[in-house]
Amino acid sequence: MNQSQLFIPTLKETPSDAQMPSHKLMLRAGLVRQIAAGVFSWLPYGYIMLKRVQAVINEEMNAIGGQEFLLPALNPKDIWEQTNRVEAMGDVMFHIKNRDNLVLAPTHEEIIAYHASQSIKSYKDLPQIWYQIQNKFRNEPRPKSGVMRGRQFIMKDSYSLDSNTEGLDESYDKHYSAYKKIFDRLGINYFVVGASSGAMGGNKSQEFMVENEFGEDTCAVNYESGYAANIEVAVSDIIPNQRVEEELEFEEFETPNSKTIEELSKNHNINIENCAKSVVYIIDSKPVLILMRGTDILNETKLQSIFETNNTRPATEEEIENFFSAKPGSIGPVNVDEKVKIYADLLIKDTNDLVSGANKTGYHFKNIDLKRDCNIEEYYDFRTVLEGEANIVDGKPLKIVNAIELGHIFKLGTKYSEALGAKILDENGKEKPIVMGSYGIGVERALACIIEQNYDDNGLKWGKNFAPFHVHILGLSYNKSENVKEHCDKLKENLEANALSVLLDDRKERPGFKFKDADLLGIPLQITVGDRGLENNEIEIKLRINNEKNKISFDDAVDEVIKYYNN
RNA sequence: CGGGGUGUGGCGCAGUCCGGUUAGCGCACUUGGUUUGGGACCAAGGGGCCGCAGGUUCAAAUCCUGCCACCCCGACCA
Repeated sequence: MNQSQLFIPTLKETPSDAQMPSHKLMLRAGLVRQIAAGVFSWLPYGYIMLKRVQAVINEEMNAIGGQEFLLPALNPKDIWEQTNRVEAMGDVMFHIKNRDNLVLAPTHEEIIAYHASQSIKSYKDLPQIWYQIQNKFRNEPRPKSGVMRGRQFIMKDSYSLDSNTEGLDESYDKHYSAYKKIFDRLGINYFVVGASSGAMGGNKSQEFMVENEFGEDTCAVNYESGYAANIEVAVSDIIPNQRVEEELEFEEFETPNSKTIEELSKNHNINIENCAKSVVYIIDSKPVLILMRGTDILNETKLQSIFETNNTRPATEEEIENFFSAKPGSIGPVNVDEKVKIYADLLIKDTNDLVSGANKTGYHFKNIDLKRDCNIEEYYDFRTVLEGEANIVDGKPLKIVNAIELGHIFKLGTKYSEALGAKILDENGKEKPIVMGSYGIGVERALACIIEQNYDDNGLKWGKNFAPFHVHILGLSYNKSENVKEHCDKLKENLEANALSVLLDDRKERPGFKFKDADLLGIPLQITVGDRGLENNEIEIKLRINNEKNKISFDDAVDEVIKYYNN
């Protein structure tokens, strides 16, 4: 390919809207252009790379028996109503104004289940893995970071259909290993975390994560031990408070200047781990007191999965004063109105030496015995793990990192097949719903992650297993020097004869301009052909990965390139 | 949806507070010339309903009102 014929509008300056390195570089290197918030056009150079990613995904999906579909983005709303997801999706789903019975599909469980319901009738038809690479539409409240979070984006979504949960386990494992192969081949550093299934339904799910400061998820990881979990479900190895032998009556003491746990601990010389804090939440409109170690932070996602609802919020100061007749800072688990249910964190289970608010402004109790003095409904893990805490595998410290969710695999179960009547007859002639799994990869996200992990100040750095072209030939004075032109054309021809793809910079540009553009485009090997070198029959070969330059004989060029790519 | 910010040629910006030459600068673009191994120089050019609508005024990029778009933080995120 001659560069003069390829539309790659590179930018010298970074558009001011971009924050994330991959976003800046995608714009600068002419991969994408933004059309609206969360909506992008893929330009030729970017689309080449996007198709590379898709090809890897296709190969690995086909390798586990996946069959590629192309499902419509326009969906009958009726199908979505059968699973109650028009309501569940709410504002996330795009609706069509002048054709009210259609919606834009944000995902395709329904359509898959619909096709299965029509055509899959027997356990003998299963298992099936159906997938597609196609546009998804989600009315994101706030698109951001370029293609990382868009309103229209390309997703590889696959769905497994099995006759029982054992089959689902197998299909799930196949996807797990296929995903690992895909991300390995793409050269992405990632980790896998157990995740919360959220409103998707189903029981098991894992996310493929990429550590990145701009990531929207938070994870607790220790790479050496292999422990990694979304902060929403992460746990750590912490010694719980123990019951003390001596059983003391709880007693009230005055704490006028201790509104926070730190003040309480300091002013009254109390071990901070014995100071319990009372967090009041309104869960499904009912007040709940969560008692936990004073320094711990309540994890709202854990709270929501424990109570199986998304309808949670912190109580207002006014509500707290209503329920406890005391100001926040002085409330506690003793003598609580019976309308308020009390739950406590596992770390303080059954302890008897806690200090907590007395439900009387400016007073606390000490020697609280949770078994004796309080009416604890149940103990759960409510806390958010913190940086440096011991991981549960080998006790080494956890790191808290931001991460990008690249892929997500779910064991769905029968929610969608039941709703849409996708049923089979099993070996005994008994009717059963198909057991489904659902698996996604953000294709553009994957490309952005590759860029996030492979760039420098001058531009992109594609890995050699994953490059838009194998070689970038920079023909200096290509348009002026017949000698340069001949050598460039010959080299290109020889490389292409060896199945190596070539981008030849044949443009009427000055050398410096071509060098800068080449670094920006990031093709792994740059070969500079100029009159100066050709005097000695030499060309210069540069590895973009480390920017090392070497002069070699023109005649060795093809062999050098082959050697590089075979290595 | 709440908070903050920004809209001026393809890109990056100044000018707006305090209204008043013909709306400016750098990059990019066109033409000519000189150049040519890390984003050249000189000269001459082209390109703007200053986000949109309304208002105030003799006069609006600039002041007022409303709207729209984009970015950031938060909420939300199968």
